Amino acid sequence: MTMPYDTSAEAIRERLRACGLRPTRQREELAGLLFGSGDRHVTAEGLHREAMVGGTQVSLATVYNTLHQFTQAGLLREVVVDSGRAYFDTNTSRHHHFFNTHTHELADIHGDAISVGRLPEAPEGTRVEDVEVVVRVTPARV
Amino acid sequence: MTMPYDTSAEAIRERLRACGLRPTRQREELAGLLFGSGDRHVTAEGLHREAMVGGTQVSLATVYNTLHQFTQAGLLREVVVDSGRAYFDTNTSRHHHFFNTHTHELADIHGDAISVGRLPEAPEGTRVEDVEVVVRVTPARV
DNA sequence: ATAGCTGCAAATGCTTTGCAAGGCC
DNA sequence: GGCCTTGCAAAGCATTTGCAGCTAT
Repeated sequence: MTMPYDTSAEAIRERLRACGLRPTRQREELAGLLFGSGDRHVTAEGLHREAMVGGTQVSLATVYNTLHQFTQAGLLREVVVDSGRAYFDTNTSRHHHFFNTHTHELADIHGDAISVGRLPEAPEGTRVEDVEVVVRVTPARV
Repeated sequence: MTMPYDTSAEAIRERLRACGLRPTRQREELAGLLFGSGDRHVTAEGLHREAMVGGTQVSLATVYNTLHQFTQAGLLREVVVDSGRAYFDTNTSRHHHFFNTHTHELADIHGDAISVGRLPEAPEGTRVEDVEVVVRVTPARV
């Protein structure tokens, strides 16, 4: 579990500025939702809905833009578990995931709860950027 | 590396029939391309182009349908490495992948070349279906 | 003031679907 | 013949983009 962030309005503004992002109303609200309550896994659609329900007017396009800007700034990490939908994780440390293929829920697996041993050499002319383990699960049969 | 299949026209027809799929001209051609030359990683778009170049008239919709039918029949396996594009692998045995995020090339990592140790328990009410390791690589800096 | 953001709507890319025509058994 | 398949074109999603107007500094 990642250390909870200081989620005061000013702290969030400071964090955004530190990334070279202007603290706008929309970014502040989205950051508040994302970093205000422990580790989270969101989709653009889901975060957008949440913001709307929370009373903040944000366009879906801005949610997409913001998620990518946050990812680029290192505040988020993209998790690829579904071809057709992008997931973002507020836990940016090295770790892995359970993915429920029925409910489409993501759950963290702490980095040290899995050991990947004996990684073979990367193909000629390439270097390893990241190692991602996805454990697909389904509802247990009754 | 998987054992190469018998790729004679009749053998392919037999394989299709065994899966409950009628051996049509399109399926035979696609199966020929897929299983005719060792392990392959394809996208619908790519396989479609290949078929067209090879002189077989197949619609993209049929390529999609066929890829899914083959996957359901256990002849193919879907590999999720990119949110936005589906990849299919002719190697259906348990193994993992290198994915070049620049060239979008996939390469197999033999199942026994990586050991995933100490898998934590699946979340309440679920059972593990599959464990997939994706090693993302980029062109080495010069 | 000005460079950066936002929102809308249109465009894009991949994939699926509906339905009429064609092909396998 | 009857049912499965195909092909086309249209529809469907998730995502990106262009551009006019708004906002933080």
